[in-house]
Amino acid sequence: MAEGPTINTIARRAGVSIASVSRVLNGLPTREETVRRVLSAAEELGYVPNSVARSLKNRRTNQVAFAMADIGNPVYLAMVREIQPVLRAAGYRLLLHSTDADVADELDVLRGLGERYVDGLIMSPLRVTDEHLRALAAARAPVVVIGSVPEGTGVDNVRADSRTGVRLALDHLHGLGRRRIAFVNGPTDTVPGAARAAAYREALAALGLPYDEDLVEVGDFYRADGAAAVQALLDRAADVDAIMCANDLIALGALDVLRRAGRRVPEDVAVVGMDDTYLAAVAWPALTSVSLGSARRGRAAAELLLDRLENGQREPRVVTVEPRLAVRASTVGVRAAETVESGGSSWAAGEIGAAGDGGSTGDGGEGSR
Amino acid sequence: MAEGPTINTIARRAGVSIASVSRVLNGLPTREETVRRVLSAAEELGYVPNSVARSLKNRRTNQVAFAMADIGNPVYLAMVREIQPVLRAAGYRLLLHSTDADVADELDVLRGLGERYVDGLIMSPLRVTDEHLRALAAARAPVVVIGSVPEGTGVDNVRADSRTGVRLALDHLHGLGRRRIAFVNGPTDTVPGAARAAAYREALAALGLPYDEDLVEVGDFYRADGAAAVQALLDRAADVDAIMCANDLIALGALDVLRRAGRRVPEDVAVVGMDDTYLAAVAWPALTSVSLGSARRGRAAAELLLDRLENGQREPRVVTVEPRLAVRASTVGVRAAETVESGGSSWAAGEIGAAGDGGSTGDGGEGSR
DNA sequence: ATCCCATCCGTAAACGTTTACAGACATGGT
DNA sequence: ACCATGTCTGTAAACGTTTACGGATGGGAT
Repeated sequence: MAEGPTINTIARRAGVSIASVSRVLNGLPTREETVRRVLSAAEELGYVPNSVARSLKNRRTNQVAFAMADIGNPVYLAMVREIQPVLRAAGYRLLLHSTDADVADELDVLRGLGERYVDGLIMSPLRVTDEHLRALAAARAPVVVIGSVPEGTGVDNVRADSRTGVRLALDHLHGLGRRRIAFVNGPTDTVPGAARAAAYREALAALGLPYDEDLVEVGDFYRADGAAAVQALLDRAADVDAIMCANDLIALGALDVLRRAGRRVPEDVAVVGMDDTYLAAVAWPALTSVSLGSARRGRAAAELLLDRLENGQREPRVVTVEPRLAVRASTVGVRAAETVESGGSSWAAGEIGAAGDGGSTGDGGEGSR
Repeated sequence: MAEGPTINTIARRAGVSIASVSRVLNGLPTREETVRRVLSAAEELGYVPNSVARSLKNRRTNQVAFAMADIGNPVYLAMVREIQPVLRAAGYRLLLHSTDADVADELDVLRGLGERYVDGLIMSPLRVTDEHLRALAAARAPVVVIGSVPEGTGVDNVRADSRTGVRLALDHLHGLGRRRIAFVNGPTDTVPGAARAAAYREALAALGLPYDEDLVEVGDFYRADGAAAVQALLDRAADVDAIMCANDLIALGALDVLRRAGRRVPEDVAVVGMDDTYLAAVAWPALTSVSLGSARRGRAAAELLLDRLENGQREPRVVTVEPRLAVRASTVGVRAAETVESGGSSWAAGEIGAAGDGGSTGDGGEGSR
């Protein structure tokens, strides 16, 4: 393993001191002649600066980490896809931590900041415990949290707004004449689960619809749980005419069961998903889904972090991303969905933004499993 | 920003030298009393070792990078999901590079190894140019390539075996009585595109079926391309009774068009995808798909790299991962698929392995877009 | 008492950079 | 001729670790 050339090798070869080499390589003013000697020596030797040594001296690594539960989850995936190019453009490399939503792991990551292997961290925990808050307060590097965190935690925070999101969906269903709108949620002890449960009650009330326990099911955030929940729902409340699902995976499970039960979607039962992952466009019929802006949240987080790295003293900021409704066949039917399909973003067919209230009352910064 | 404590701070506080501190923290034999003093000082100060300084001294960073075209592609995603835990268990952090299949970017990553910010690299390029080979030869750290690379390139190499994979699919279709089997491919100047084109011809020959140009379409690896290609196919060869797609996205496009054209899947036309991404299970009808083992390739790559990091002198190895066929509704129908669904892996319904030849004649180590 | 050896620990150098400081030299003004 | 000024470059310290080396200490054998 031929040891690579260092600044010393170059200095000797060019007959100058290492200080001069460093100056030339960093573009500091230097005599023309010296510049030429150094550059050609560097060229000949194929010199590449050692980033570790540089980091040690400069006290910055040009690395940033993103910690989330599971990169396989399309929500986090959408975030990574936005975060990466933003950081890259600013000269940062991206490190990935998959924590499996394990609290101990997440805390480890936070403590690990003391090792100074990254300049900052973006993190999106599923649950936020007191320990999280303490670790955040003690963090040795700037942290941006995606997902709501109490005011005064002292970190930059990017939030979703499930309240408005759920309302968009229920307004849409109500507008289509649906009145028996069920809700299939994930665990209510998670940040998104809790926010979405509350949002459902509120939206019903706003529409003047009664809250009917028979129409509510709670499982986990996966497809199989969605299927089981909807099966139970059909057994108990056969007259359901719409199902609001707390994420797209649950909605996929719903589609499976409805198909098997011979219910047509959307004629008999309309289905709405949440997170507007690309699974929504793959499903059949394509899923109408509430976008909580995973991509936009990712981008916002990256930008907040970069800004904070420039200016460490700035007051912590809270950014809330507005939800949108991507309308597809699972609520309006294949025909109608097609007429609208030309516009819109990469995944969405027709998009409907938040009403008009600015949506900044948001509560849920989420990323459901 | 209170500067964190260093080994020096601890040494002063404990009244010992920095050498002793280091020894204690690294578990080298030391007098009981000293150990206690150092540990309690470290504890009180909340000391965390600086990984950058450590890396500089030790000449290793405990970081590994994975470079691929686009983390949004389910194939690479599957790889990351396997790579991450393997590396993590061995104490390495994972860095991500999304190169957009840009050759210059990929070469930059390879050259960047000289900066020594990682100990090794796993890379999965879509196209392998001469420049790639040169850069690989000159790489300043161990590299594992996922995707075929010529013998003698001197790097560890993980390959898929599309030849066997395509044969599995065509055997399956032939066994179902299909004789007019079309092929929709991606660009043939990519590693996977080229391999799959050749594999299709071979498999046809082995089955005694004629090669009919009318049954072959080439587009890009995306859903829209698949849709366009299949539309053209239907216009030209109305009697097609099966479509082999070069990846799952293309297959999704095929399903769209077939549905619109009123062709039943699989009764009228059977469809097979490739890569067996989780999209296959989401589609309707669920897609039969050739798994080229993205996950297993990811794992193999990570293991090869770890092994190489232990033993830098070892001869380069080639690992070929066996393809499998995940049989689902798009070829055998919903009923039949269900009876088989209980077994199998996380995504696959029924799986069929390679015939019996060991499959190590493989050529294509791929990751289609 | 003397010597030897083992045990423990401190000094200092090294990893590869950046940068404050000061020395060397040339230029121009008086 | 001298001094002030400016430009360029070299010396050395620093970033926070690890580790080779040797010095100090104490115990046991003679």
